[in-house]
Amino acid sequence: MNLDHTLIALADPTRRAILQRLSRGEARVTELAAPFDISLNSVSKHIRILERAELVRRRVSGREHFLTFNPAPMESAVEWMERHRIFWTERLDALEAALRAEDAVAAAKEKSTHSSSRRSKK
Amino acid sequence: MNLDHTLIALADPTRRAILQRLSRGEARVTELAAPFDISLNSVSKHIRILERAELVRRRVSGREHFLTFNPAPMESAVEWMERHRIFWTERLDALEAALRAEDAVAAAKEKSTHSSSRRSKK
DNA sequence: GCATTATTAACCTAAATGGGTTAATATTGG
DNA sequence: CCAATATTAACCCATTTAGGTTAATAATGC
Repeated sequence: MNLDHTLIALADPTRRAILQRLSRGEARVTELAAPFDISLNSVSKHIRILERAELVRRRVSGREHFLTFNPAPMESAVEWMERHRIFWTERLDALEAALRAEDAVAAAKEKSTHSSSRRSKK
Repeated sequence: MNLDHTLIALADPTRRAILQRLSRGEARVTELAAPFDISLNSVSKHIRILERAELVRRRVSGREHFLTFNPAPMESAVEWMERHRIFWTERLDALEAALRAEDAVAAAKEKSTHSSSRRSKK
């Protein structure tokens, strides 16, 4: 659950394509490599980076390595982003709430204190 | 709005710390650099990477450069992740919905068709 | 056992990144 | 104009990454 590893792993289009493929079901390395015209070796390296991020799990059966998608680490990433979106979604929510409130009371009354009001964070 | 640039920018603890600071209000480069014991130069480079990702906006006033946080690009990143979490959050939602439904009707009745039902995606 | 197939390991190279140091530029205050 | 300040630009260096090619390992089918 290392956020760095997760984001580094996601910050590459090839790896995102691999995850996209895996999100529809498990696959072997050769199957994953087929759509790309890069070497099997490169795909293997990408997979290792995805494994380091725990975004991909490996199940070995004989000589075949089946890979599955594990979205859990993305939870942390989304959580981080959501946490830092708060300050503006909160403002949007507050704005929306204010608009609704103004709908009920007189809008003109609010106008004078509108630009000077400074919402303090809880 | 380049997903690569966004994720690359986020995949570094120093840059995330900078964003965290900026999410509480604008700051100049020297202010941002203060908490870290790396050179101003390095901070400047990190900021350039954040600017490339459009996660940070710059407003120049005289010799001072004020930086502000722009969370918009994270929307795309979150969207991508949410899209690939669907296959499992959907299952959780479906499970929850099923539990609520079973609460209303007889749970025993549902039981026979429960394991064979295969929800098709819209 | 042996050839075939699936996958990784071991190297190599080019490019990008993160850090540093030392100019260079631009603006402000006297 | 001049000194001080804020910021970037230009280099240098070590590390990482993405890609390649060519072994090496491991399992299967005969």
